[in-house]
Amino acid sequence: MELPAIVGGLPSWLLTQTAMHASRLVTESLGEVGARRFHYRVLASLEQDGPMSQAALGRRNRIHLSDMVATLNQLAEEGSIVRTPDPHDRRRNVVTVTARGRTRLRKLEKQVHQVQDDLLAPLTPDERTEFTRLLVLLLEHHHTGPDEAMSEQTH
Amino acid sequence: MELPAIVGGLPSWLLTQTAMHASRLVTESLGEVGARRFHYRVLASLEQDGPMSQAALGRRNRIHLSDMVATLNQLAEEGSIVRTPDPHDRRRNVVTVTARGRTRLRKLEKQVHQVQDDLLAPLTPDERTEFTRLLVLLLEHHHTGPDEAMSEQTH
DNA sequence: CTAATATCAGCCTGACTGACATTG
DNA sequence: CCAATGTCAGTCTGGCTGATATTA
Repeated sequence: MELPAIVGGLPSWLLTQTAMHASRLVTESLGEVGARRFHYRVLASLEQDGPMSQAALGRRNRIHLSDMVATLNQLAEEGSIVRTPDPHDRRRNVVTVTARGRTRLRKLEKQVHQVQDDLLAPLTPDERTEFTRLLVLLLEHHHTGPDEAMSEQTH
Repeated sequence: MELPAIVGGLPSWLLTQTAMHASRLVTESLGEVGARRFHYRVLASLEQDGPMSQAALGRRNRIHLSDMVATLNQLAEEGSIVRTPDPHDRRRNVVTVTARGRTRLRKLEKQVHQVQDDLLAPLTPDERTEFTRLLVLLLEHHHTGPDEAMSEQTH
């Protein structure tokens, strides 16, 4: 059975449908090791960019502050991160990955990278690159969000 | 501020983020005229493929039966569709677009097509075509869903 | 005074599940 | 008896809002 042609050719619909599959694949794959999507994002971001405040983490990964709190609670509980008060700005918690968090991240990375392969399975390497490039173009264009609120480093 | 490189290059993440923008654009645009996303999908599908049962509509548009019920209630209330019992199979309702539903659809179409343009704004015509093509490839590959349940026409 | 940070409680949408009655 | 249909009630997730206390 085919999709109705009208909606089937509609980029917005194709996009949301495909994203749903991707989302499910990632969620299931991370679920196998007891993790959520936010966990990977936060740990990866921390390892790459170093310790930072909860607000900065949220801006960088497009995670709401309120969700950030819950996520960090979970990551702290499993010992993957620690919160320490920032001596320069006592409103802030500086979030740092622990050694345990790093080994945890290795595991999540494995799962996530596997999923990228499943997700893009029908595409050739060139098509994968092109697909990713187009997504970046779209995302950069539509990022009207909290990017204007910069300077979380400039205290 | 840029996105973290690790997650920023991750197709699954780019995809879900972009889809969120698309989803929001469509929802807002249809919201301006008091419609929901399902309304457009159902009306468009009915006009293109003709009257059919609620279950068939759901399969074709990937809408759950339970959500279908609510959607059709809304569309019936505004007079865009009618449900009539199927004489050949008394379990079924045959859903038909009304004249009013067609003029309604014209309005929704206008909104939705406008959004496609906003969504794909940063892409050239060729890139848009390619992007759509790749999405179709991905979607066709991952459509393990209710497509196996065919033969809603073969009564 | 205004703004940012962290926390908590709760909302809304969308996809989905389970139960049920009716008909094939 | 089993399968499909339509309906209803309700769950779970994710993105988001609002209120509050603290500090810049």
